[in-house]
Amino acid sequence: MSPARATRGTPEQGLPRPVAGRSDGSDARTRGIPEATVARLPVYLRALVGLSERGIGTCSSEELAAATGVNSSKLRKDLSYLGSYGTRGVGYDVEYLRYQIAREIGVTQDLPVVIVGIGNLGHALANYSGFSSRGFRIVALLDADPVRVGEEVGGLPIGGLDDLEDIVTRERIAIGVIATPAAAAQEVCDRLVGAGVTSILNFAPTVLAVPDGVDVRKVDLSIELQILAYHEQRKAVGA
Amino acid sequence: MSPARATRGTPEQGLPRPVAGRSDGSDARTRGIPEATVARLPVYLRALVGLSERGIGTCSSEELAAATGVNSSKLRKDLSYLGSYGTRGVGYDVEYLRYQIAREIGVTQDLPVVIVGIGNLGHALANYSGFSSRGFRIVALLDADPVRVGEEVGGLPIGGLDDLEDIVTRERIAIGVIATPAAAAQEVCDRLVGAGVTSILNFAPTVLAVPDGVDVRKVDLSIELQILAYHEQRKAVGA
DNA sequence: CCCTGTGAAATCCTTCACAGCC
DNA sequence: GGCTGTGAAGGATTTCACAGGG
Repeated sequence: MSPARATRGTPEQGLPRPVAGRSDGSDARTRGIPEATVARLPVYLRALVGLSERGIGTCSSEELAAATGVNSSKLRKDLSYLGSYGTRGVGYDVEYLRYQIAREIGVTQDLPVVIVGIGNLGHALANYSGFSSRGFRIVALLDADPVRVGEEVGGLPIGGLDDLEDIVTRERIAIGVIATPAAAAQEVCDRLVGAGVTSILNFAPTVLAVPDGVDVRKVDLSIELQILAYHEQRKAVGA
Repeated sequence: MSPARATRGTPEQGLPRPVAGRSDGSDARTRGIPEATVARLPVYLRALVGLSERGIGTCSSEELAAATGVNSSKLRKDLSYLGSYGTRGVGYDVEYLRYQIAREIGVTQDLPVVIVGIGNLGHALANYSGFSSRGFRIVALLDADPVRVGEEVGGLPIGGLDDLEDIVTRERIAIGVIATPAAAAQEVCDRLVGAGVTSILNFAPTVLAVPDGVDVRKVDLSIELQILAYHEQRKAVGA
């Protein structure tokens, strides 16, 4: 039972949450931001970075809500879990809120990431500049195919799977991205976890089994399309 | 207000659901499968296809649950929204259930899809075989860069953005995939919607504004990583 | 007067537990 | 006896509406 906190990177994800935390009561809040809120914090963060780049110093919950596609009371409730970072009658200081959210998420300094499986998708991920600018540093690319090993992608050489354990421990990598074919995903996952990885972003169309304490998020392109297809069908019938 | 049903392809997604539907009462069920359930149907479908390929003819809710990473009572409740397709004391007929779910989702025959933006990610999507085998047919690839136009990817030639309206109407495309840079995404979206697309899968890191009745799902790689980072941080503190 | 922060209500989702059928 | 289907209970999330501070 209990496939850990694993879930799809799609609706739901309702981790029961270990609830616990150390027994010290800390504050009232601080402990236990709802999962639904956690999933929106990165969205707010991105919007704030955008506002910041456009030189905007202050924004209301209404404005930030519009920029992120959520409604303003949800946004205010979300932010209230972090603390009281706004000013009544005024709004939020963009820089300050941005920093607070980044801190809460834990991306104030770059986290090392390894990508396993450098096929089409792995290439795209390795070249994606969004990672580096948003708190992550891709430190290794690994692939099982000897032909690819040595090739350079996005400025990094592809290593072989043999290097997996070494790299993960040496670089203290906590986050792994799996972009292998489905058949290889579970084994890669096991090795990553064995080497110390505790968070996995899985693009392979498989359900990964992981021990407790390891988080898995899944991104599945055809599942996303099928969800759209369902709604599409309803519209067609209704028309 | 109401940025349509738009949302991220991540937790939540709590579309308020138009609730309505035509005024005839139809059945009791049939109308209104919960959004959380809709998001899991593709997962069940994939697992059933896997079981089917392995020659398994029947499965219990417990087995299907194990294969999909949900718990069995949730799965049974989900399936109960579709109807009573199981046999008490026995389980579900794999082929039959598979067909029923595919029908419910609306992927019994292939739906045409257009991909706009054939960069690294677009390449990966165009080459992804999972689409074709799961109810979708990529009928066009479009890119704004004249240098890329004409190039062939995954067996399809890349067209220019000028062809967008033509292709969408001619092929009656209802689903579009946006894999452009963020700056271009909204304009591409507007043109897709203008030409008749009513469902969009957005990989660009922007919030798209769409009229009512258009669904948007967003897949954002760095947001997924940031959600993992949050939990990662909590683990580190707890250790 | 404006906008945040938040209890309380409403809604949605999951889990429990068991009745009902094979 | 085993397993589905489902009311009812329990949680979680969203929305409402307003108190409270600038």
